[in-house]
Amino acid sequence: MPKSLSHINQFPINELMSENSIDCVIFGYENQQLKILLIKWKQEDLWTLPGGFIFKNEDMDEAANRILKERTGLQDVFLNQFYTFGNKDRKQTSDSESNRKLDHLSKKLIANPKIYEWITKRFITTGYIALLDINKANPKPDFLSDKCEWKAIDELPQLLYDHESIIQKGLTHLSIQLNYLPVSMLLLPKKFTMQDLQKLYESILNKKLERSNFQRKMLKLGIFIRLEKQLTGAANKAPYLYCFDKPKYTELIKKGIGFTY
Amino acid sequence: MPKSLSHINQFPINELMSENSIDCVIFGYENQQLKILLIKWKQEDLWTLPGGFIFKNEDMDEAANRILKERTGLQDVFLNQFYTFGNKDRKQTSDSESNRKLDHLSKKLIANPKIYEWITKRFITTGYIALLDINKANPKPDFLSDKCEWKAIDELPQLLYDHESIIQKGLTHLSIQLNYLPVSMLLLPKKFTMQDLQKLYESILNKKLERSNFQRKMLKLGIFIRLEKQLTGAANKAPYLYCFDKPKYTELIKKGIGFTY
DNA sequence: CCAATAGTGTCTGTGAGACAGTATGCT
DNA sequence: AGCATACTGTCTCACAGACACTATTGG
Repeated sequence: MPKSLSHINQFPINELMSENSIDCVIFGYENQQLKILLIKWKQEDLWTLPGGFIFKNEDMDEAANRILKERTGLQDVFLNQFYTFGNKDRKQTSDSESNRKLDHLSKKLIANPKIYEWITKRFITTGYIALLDINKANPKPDFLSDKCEWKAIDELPQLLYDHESIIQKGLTHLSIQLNYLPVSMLLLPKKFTMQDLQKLYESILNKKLERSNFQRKMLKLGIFIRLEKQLTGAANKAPYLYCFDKPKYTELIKKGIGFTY
Repeated sequence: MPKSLSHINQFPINELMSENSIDCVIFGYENQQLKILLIKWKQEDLWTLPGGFIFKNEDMDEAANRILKERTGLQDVFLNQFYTFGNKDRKQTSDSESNRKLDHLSKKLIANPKIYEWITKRFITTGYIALLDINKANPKPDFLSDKCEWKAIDELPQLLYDHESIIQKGLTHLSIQLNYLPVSMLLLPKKFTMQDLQKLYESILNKKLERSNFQRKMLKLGIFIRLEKQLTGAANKAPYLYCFDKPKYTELIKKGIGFTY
């Protein structure tokens, strides 16, 4: 597998690089909010999903893992393809102002006109979702960006290209697969309350759930271990902390949690 | 949109063609069997899915529609992307004998060595499922094949490349989406019996269903219109024919049939 | 009559959703 | 005590699954 590239001038056009790219919707969970890792272009307020190109002699899944590692420092992260985006105008942002800024900035940052031409053409891109513990990630910008940031799902900035619809599709995929993927185990910290869990579900399903029924149904699954209470200092009963019974959880996920919402 | 190509020597390598392809899992239903349209290479007993290449200035969905039309003569067919296959060895068939045959045959059929090299390299391919009325299709072989045939899902021949896993994934996608896609309306003929419908469901879900409960639950959906009886000549009660109440069916599909199996 | 399949009715268990009631931690 | 939130119990309705029963067709 080729090494990663550290500068734009190293791009081996028409040689090692295929005409396919990958974009990652990297999910994390913090302060009872579902978040996505976004990248900001240098100088301007232009945001995109972390992504990269696929080498010709590289498996697509390999490429996704490489890109994720470059951007978060993490290996062996849960990573799952969900859709491929191939509209011929997918690099046009709906907002024309952003388009202008991006065009101007690209020309400035990418001196070599051949590389500029290559990098700005239509790429067919495949979307992957990643699920990880937000505390373990150590985001690093790439050579065209100066900042990585976790953004709450309902407070996203305007995004370039078709990246907004990629996120939407990724979210839909996540909600559909919720019963078959270990989403909550991967996103929540080791210890969590039922409220944390419920808020996570509500974020993903974009829907309020009834508190008491949620708790009863969840506990009935038999995949949680009740720990000590968490005293919050508030004038009310303290919630229990829970952790996952990992073997049982893994077992259950295989046949599907069978949860209805 | 570019016109379709009628001969291998017309391939405009590195000019109009991207390095992406499309493979279609085209579903039909006949004699109470779920079938897939397959293509046979010239001379040898080598089978593949119908597919083709994506032009650089073409939407991916456009390309899929074009390819489907080239192969079946049909337009405005239900067509739905399900997964993208990008392993670097995906053009290797697990059966080495088939590999040898294919290699030999390719060299014979594709005279130009540059085109041979181009066409045999790794393409990232996106799988689409198509759902159509088997009686309306008029399959046509492409320039490397001499036969198209509908094959029952449980009697498939050995397939080249990774096409078997593409079919598997397509079938899985179909079964998962069964409550949200108008599968039975697209695959069944206008008039059908409950047994036809049940066999279709059983093929897709790969699972036997209980006859009387299936019927009751289906009829309760209120999306069928009961027609005359179908006298079969057998010594038993004749089944009713049904057709879909299309407006109600379409309405129901939007929110999901909510059928459990 | 019988055999075979179509279609309907009934029972049971499970579980979702609504909501009432109890427990607990802090002021 | 009083308040707020956590947790538990109970009721109802819907429906899946099992299976018995009736209807129809032709031998």
